[in-house]
Amino acid sequence: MSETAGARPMRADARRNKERLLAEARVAFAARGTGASLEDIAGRCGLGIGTLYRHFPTRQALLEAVLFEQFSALAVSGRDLLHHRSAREALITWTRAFVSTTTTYRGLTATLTATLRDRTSELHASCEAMRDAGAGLLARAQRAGGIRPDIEATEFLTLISGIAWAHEQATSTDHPGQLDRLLGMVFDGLTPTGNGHSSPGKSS
Amino acid sequence: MSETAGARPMRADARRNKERLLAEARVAFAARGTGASLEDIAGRCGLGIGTLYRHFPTRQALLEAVLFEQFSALAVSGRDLLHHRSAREALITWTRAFVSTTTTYRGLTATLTATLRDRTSELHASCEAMRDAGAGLLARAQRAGGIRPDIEATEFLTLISGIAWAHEQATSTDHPGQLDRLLGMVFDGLTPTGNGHSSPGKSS
DNA sequence: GTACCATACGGAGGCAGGCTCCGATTCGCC
DNA sequence: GGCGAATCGGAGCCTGCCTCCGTATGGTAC
Repeated sequence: MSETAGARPMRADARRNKERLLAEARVAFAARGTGASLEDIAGRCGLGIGTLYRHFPTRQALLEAVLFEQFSALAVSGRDLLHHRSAREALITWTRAFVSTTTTYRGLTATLTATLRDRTSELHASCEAMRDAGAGLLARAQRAGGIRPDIEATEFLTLISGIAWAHEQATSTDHPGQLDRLLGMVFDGLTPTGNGHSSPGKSS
Repeated sequence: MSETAGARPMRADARRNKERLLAEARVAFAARGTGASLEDIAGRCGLGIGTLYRHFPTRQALLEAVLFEQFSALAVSGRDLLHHRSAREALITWTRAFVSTTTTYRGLTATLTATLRDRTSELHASCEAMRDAGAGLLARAQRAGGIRPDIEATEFLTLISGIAWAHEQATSTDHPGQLDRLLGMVFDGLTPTGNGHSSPGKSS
């Protein structure tokens, strides 16, 4: 993810600075959300804002660098969970990991959904890989009969992103077990077995 | 909602300008979200930014003025729906209206949840009235056995705010019937009758 | 009808943060 | 050690928020 292959390697000072910026960005995004001031990040490294922009031409690029491992990890864990004995449990486990990752940095949920729609973003590829991992788990759970067959991957991601967002808003303000309870209800709604009531009709 | 009772009435020019600002704000918030530039709104009225701030000392105050009727309408409709024959249907109907209102202006969902937590905000009262209307409908549906008894009003609002947010993000990008489908699934999850699966266990 | 002043207006200006551009500096190869 | 490419730094321009105060004007009292 650093230097373009084939090109001459980065100068030592540049490499050093890039690492420092990355480390500082991780801290700043966690503490102040994805909207943290970039000038502040550069300042904390003792570097000028120009240097930050040289290494990361956009906020998205910096975010991408910071989130790359986490999104990849989610993609990998998604593929691993494909071998879990219970397809439904696997999906639930992954979902919890998803929510937990996306709520690490305040504002990430919004960035994520925006990024999935913007194929020009530097973050797009990682997001997509992660989403596909989730889609695989969903499909398997549906084939196994653990999840209703009429929900689509994109829709599922939209739904759990909404939950993640809601959780992000309420963080620490409300009851601690809230996330588990919310996810529990959502998954109850995703269960294929009959329920006494019909879903709300088409809009009147 | 305008001039303080007892005080001398507003000067005619001031009243005129306030109306113009309000009208322009409605347009701007709808077009560019709740973060629309206030200088721009004033400019479109041919007024200085100082004039806008004189009438609406904060962005919240302006939003409050714009949203007051809509939130009140939601509160009123909530109270009316208390007499609907089906408690569950009433809640679903209200929820749909809630989502539809909060997605009128991009960013409103976020503003709303923030406002419910900030009792100093000018918008707080209207938000609370609306929330209480929803809570009443929820309680009734629970008593009637249409909704699981173990969800609490705040939690319910968090949940549907998440859906509203997700819908707001996806607006017009994704499939048109999506909102109904999402709400349908959520309400299936809120149904008290048995479901074959247990909710996800406590975090490992 | 005019004079007065409370009320209202306008926008300059200070602040913050994003991003660009280019002269100054430094690395590291020869 | 010297030179040129690579890198750095921050001034500067932009947008937007909000405050403050000198200027203008509506409307009332006479």
